[in-house]
Amino acid sequence: MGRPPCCDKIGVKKGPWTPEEDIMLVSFVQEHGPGNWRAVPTHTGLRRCSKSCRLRWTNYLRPGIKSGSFTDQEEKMIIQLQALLGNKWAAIASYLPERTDNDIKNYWNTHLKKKLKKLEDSDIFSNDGHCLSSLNSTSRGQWERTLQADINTAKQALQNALSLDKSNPIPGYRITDVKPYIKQGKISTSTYASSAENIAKLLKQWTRSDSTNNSEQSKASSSTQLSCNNNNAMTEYSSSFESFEPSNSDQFSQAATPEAGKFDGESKREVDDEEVHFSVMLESWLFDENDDLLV
DNA sequence: AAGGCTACCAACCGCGCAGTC
DNA sequence: CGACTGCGCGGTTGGTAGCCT
Repeated sequence: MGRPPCCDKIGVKKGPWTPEEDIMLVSFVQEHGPGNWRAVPTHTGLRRCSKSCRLRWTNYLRPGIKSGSFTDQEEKMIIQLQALLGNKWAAIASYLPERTDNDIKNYWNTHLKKKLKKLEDSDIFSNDGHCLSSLNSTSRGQWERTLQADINTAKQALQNALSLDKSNPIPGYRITDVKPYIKQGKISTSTYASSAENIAKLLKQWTRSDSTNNSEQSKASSSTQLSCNNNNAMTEYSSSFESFEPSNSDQFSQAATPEAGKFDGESKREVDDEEVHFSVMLESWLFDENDDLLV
């Protein structure tokens, strides 16, 4: 007996997501929070598999996703973590909260693998013992020990935080907890951009392309007749996004705080402030210790 | 200009795990 | 305890944009 399909394959739409679909999904998540993906297609009328919805949310619409090219620091981190953890993209992604595992995986497969291969082929790489992909013997051992120590520290902090935090009526991460880091300049505000911001960008692109009517996408969009409800949703979202410019952290937190809780059905989010702290710790430690690597 | 090639990335697929009944 | 369900993860695929000839 085989595993039953995750959803009814008949009538399930595949391929790229349209802005309307994104809006419907975000609308659902805003109302019900992420999770219960099975219910998404039935509640929203989306003709998408629940898995597809989850994937779209976690990889594209979720708050705090940073798009664009990877920085040198991120690249170094990925290389080091990959050397240590292997292809555990989700684990690696947990150290880069603004990147998705899919993003990291893609970046690894398309850029870093080749880069490391090149370096491996070169003499410098094989001789000077600074190769991260072959982090070995003493340096790797040290690295692991230090990481383990930090993990233990983080776990302890996590336990403390959870025991203190049980009275918190709103589950999930609290922007106010992150603000100190933002203020200290440790985390850019863009790191905690909301999904609304992502959708806003998307809408801007969409409406622009729709008005110019040049691209294929615009053709497809203009040919798609939005329902009355969707038009209302569009208007509502467009207007709410207009006021959702995280130009400064206070405004951002003000705008985001009431909704952030709603976004936060993901289990890991309960400990995000500690995770952020740990991530920041690890990041600074990584670069302090290994700045001379791979240069 | 057109066809072929390559790189990139969003999305899909299948499997495993954990929770529930 | 086993079947079922939902979710997460890692590997893979397919579409497409950009480059080259």
